[in-house]
Amino acid sequence: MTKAARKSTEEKLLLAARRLFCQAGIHATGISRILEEAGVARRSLYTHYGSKENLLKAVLDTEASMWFHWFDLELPDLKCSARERILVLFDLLGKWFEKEDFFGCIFINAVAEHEKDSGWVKDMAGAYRYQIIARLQSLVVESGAGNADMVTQKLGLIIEGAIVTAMVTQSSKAAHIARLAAEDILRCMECSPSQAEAASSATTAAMESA
Amino acid sequence: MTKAARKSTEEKLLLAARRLFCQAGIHATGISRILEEAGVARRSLYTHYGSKENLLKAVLDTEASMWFHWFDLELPDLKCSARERILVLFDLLGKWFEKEDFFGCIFINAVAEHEKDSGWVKDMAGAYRYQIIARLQSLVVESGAGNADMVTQKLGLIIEGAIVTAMVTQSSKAAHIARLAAEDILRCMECSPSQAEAASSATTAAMESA
DNA sequence: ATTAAGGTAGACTGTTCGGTCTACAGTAGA
DNA sequence: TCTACTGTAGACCGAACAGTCTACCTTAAT
Repeated sequence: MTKAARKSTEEKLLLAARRLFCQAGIHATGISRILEEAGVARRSLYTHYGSKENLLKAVLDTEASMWFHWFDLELPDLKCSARERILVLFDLLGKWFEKEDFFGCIFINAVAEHEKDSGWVKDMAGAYRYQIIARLQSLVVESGAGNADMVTQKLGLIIEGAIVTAMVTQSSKAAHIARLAAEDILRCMECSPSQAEAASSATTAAMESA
Repeated sequence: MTKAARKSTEEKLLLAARRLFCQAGIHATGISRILEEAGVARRSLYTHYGSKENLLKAVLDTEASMWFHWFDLELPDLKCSARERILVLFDLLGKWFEKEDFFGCIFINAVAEHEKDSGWVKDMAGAYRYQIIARLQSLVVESGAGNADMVTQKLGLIIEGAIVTAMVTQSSKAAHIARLAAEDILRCMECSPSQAEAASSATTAAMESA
């Protein structure tokens, strides 16, 4: 902390764990590999975190904090309309996808490889998602949407789709596609706030034979 | 196969493995648990599949076949417009999400917990996704879209988002939201086939500070 | 100078896992 | 009836894993 600001042991472990958990999977990543990548002794991990599970919790906590920090402090800094700030979200997604160490969202990945009926992973991911959606909704409300709740959910779904698509295809194109889709959503919201509901029931009867 | 049509050993293993891999994760599911659930002897698994990895491959193959079968044979059966068939897709998604044994898409989950730079899991998931997108695209083309490729990618992204959202939230609401979002996409496609591209560059400059 | 904190190195442990092996039972066709 | 096939039951093996322990080093405050 004096002048070189060398990474602390905790930071080194957190960074290595985050990368390996995302790149190779959580269960597939052994403690030894994390230690090797972090350049940290075995004992240090257990004095700081106590277990692999606690390390994962710390990684998820850190990830959530980073996103909330960005959402609450950095995004409001650029003074533009709420609609523009929503779209900037997708450009940020693109920058994230372009990073060489992008391997999907660790929350989604963690849920995917843990028990889905119960457990703290599911709970943490749910809480994280709730908070992200809440922040997204305040942007949507600020942009003056009538049916803000539905628009928010559509946008949230597109964001999640973009993250997973980018993970599977290993390409950042998904962010661009997502942004265009979001623009469609916002355009429909402006033109016809309640028309969407009316048009949705016409074709529902066709699904009976499936 | 005579009249009781009892499940074969392979089927029992495939079903148990599919459910457990999805519900609890692939790495977190031990061989013994699969055998217990399937009611099958340990040796039978290895005579039929040789390894856990091969069993996973078989599960993925089966899953892909089921989707392709549905897409190629059942969907064309209901004689309605291509646009309506696209929307029926989302109703089917809803029925899938409502099942008590829905725990996400096994392809997405498998990618999430395996190496993301290389490996057969990534390859299989990529091939599967490619074939699904191709079928989706033929529907979009049939519906008369000008920029069919972009519309297809938007819809594919929404489908993936719905699947992941349904997995994380353990709710089938995502299918309904996805359908409404898809209707927005299709409406924008009809009204202004090329307008979307023009409007997308206006706010791109705002992201420099991120 | 001494002490205490926090680090490294790496041997060690108990458990669990994927996978193999032996022994045996039911069944159906030659 | 013999044989071949397909299955069960479960002991067993080696490897890998998460986690513990001992011994030692460095650094900074007392």
